[in-house]
Amino acid sequence: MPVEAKLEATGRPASPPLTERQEARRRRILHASAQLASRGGFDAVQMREVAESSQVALGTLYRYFPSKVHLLVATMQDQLEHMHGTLRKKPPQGETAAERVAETLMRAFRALQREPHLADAMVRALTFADRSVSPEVDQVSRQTTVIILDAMGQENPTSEQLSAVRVIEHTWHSALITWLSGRASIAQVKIDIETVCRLIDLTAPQNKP
Amino acid sequence: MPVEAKLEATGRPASPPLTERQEARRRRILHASAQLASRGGFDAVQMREVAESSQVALGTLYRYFPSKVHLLVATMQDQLEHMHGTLRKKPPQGETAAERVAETLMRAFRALQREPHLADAMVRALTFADRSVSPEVDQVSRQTTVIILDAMGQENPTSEQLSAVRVIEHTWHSALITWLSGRASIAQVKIDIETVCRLIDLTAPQNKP
DNA sequence: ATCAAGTCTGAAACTTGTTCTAGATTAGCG
DNA sequence: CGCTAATCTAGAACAAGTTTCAGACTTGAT
Repeated sequence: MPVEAKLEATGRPASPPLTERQEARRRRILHASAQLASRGGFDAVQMREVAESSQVALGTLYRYFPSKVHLLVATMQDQLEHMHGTLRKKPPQGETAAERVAETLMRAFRALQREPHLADAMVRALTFADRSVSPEVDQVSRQTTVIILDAMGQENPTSEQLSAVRVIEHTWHSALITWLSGRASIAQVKIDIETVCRLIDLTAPQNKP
Repeated sequence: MPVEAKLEATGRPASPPLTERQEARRRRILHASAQLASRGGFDAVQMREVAESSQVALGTLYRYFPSKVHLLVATMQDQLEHMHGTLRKKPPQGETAAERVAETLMRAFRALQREPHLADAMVRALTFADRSVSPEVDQVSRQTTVIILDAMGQENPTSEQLSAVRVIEHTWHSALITWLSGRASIAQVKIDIETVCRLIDLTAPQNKP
């Protein structure tokens, strides 16, 4: 295994290891970002304000996160790690894999509901991201996949199931957006999530070995 | 029925009817928008350039389309109308509703592939749109729904089927984004579309009466 | 044809993301 | 400690979306 490919536990590439002060700066920036986002969503996260709140020069902010979208996607990675930890503690109770996944996603959904502006900022950044942010967005996607597979309780998913999981992720993001922009109710999101989760049972090789 | 609620054939609200010159301006603007988008995607659609290309003052451009996102979403409405017309001419051949829908979407997908920059601009605008663009985004969504229902050949869909259609739309948008940002191959998009389309048969009350 | 109201133009100004620069600070090393 | 390279800071500068405004032009009604 080539040394360059090593990853930290977080799955982020471990390029140059940060000093303590740098790690602290990075945390301050992410914290400021999340805080501003919680207040007013995507637009409220203004780079100058983030820099000021986190006691860092604008140029430094851009050295850590090369664009506003990078910053917000990193913020999302951060929040996702939190959420994965929280979800892990109380595994879903459903009988079927579909039920468990739907339950997990709705739980995540309710968590986002508590900070709708933050959710707005993160999701808008995620879908607005262009090619230059692909690695980071991909990382978020992988993290989401892990959460879903966890809920399924599936160790070795078939490629069919992986496709179903991707579709569920698509639906999850897109449904989130329609809710955030006020075009769908929570009830509707719930129905759509439950609908798409049926795909899981449909693609299961057998219900339980 | 209140007069104010009247809609044109296009489904757009018929607020104040435009004069001929105004209609011409509007077309010039949309044309310039599509042309610039085809060249370089979202970033290449610069409001000053659109104004110049369409021989209209910047202020006028903003009177017609209150933001860049509004403009691009309107551009998408325009293109969708085209596409619906084109698709109508050659109805899909599949046996099942699921096959027909998948075929239609993949056909639309290949059309977008021919102008990837334009697709990029439109889709990014669509998902980046905030509440202030909801009516227009909703209109795009309705138009997409009509295309899918057309492909299904379903006159009176059940609410279950409508949910399946919404999930398909979610998947369609989101898959498009992952493809546009280089995170998924066309083959993968095809698989995902086919996967999600299975939901249609799953939710069909009976295959054919 | 004329007038009032509404529309269009051109240009400047403002906002916020992003880049650049010169000098101060810090980290790692001999 | 003292050096060097890398990093950080403050602030100016630039780019593109958006707003504003005074004056010219159109439109519709009388």
